[in-house]
Amino acid sequence: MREPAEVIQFVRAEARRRGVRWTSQRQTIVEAFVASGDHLTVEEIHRRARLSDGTVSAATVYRTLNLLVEIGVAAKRQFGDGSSTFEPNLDKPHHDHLVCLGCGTIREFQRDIIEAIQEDVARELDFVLASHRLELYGWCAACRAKGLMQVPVQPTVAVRPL
Amino acid sequence: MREPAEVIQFVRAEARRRGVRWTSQRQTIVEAFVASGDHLTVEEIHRRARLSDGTVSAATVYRTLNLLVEIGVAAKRQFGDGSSTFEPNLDKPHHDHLVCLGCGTIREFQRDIIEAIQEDVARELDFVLASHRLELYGWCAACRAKGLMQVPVQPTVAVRPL
DNA sequence: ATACATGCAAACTGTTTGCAGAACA
DNA sequence: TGTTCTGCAAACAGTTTGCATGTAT
Repeated sequence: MREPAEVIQFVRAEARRRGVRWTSQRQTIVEAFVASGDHLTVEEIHRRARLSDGTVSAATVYRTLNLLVEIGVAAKRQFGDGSSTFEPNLDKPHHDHLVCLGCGTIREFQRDIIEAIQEDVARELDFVLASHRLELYGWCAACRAKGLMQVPVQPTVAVRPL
Repeated sequence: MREPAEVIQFVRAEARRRGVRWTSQRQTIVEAFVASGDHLTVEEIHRRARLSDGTVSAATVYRTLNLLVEIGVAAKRQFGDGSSTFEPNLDKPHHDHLVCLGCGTIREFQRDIIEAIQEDVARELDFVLASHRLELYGWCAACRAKGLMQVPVQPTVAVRPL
């Protein structure tokens, strides 16, 4: 990803182009968001933004993140656990996610072959495909070492065949 | 999938084995669920159950569906749109989903190669993988004919590169 | 000056839960 | 009979929204 300062400059310019005003809260939130990593929950972004400005509200964090998604510099992800996470999304190529069931860490990966599967399925079922989402769930080395291997989330196969 | 009556019999037996009582509401809900198709929302299952018994509450529908998931005869799916859907899940092999962005129809498909991708990524990132979820989004032939091709949900690539 | 943005609280959606009464075993 | 289940309403989490006030342009 690019430098945070460069990202913020781009967002500001894009906001102005749309007649959207640049406020200190938006500056604070965008800084907190782009500065420190991927796949943050709204709560976490809010927490970090408040380190700089203790008065920013959750509503403004939501409004700002939705704006970033609209502008195209953030992507909203919904993993299985209820709340959404956001990740900076600038010149990254498409990628998918690997979620650790122990610690929640999210890794990214990319495999071209998935596009081929897409095309193949599209042909078979007569769809025109727009996008996909692939998530792998498992345990990272650190969690395995700690013995954190519980029953997988959302089993998709019958426990006991009929 | 097996015959509805057979499914219900299995669920009943499994419930008894666990000391779970069989009530008319559960009978009604399970009938509505297994009789009529895949990927129903809770709201839809509730609506159908009330056709037989107008007094069943949403709470009981939730409790019953969660019980079915626990027993292993239903799978809960969370697509991007907030609410969960449930599908009967008996002797089906693992499969993934293709969602029409126009009408919401969900088709199932299966590709063995996805397991190979899983293994490959797991090796590279040193994970032990438990499951995956692959969703394709696009438009079915009927929706294309009707001109229903709007902007895709949840864009994952920047609209305008930095 | 005047739109637009903010913070707060209330509304909303999907889901779970506590409780008193009903019903299975 | 005794435990489990139901329906209802309230609680909950995550998110959005209406409104009076504040502020960027």
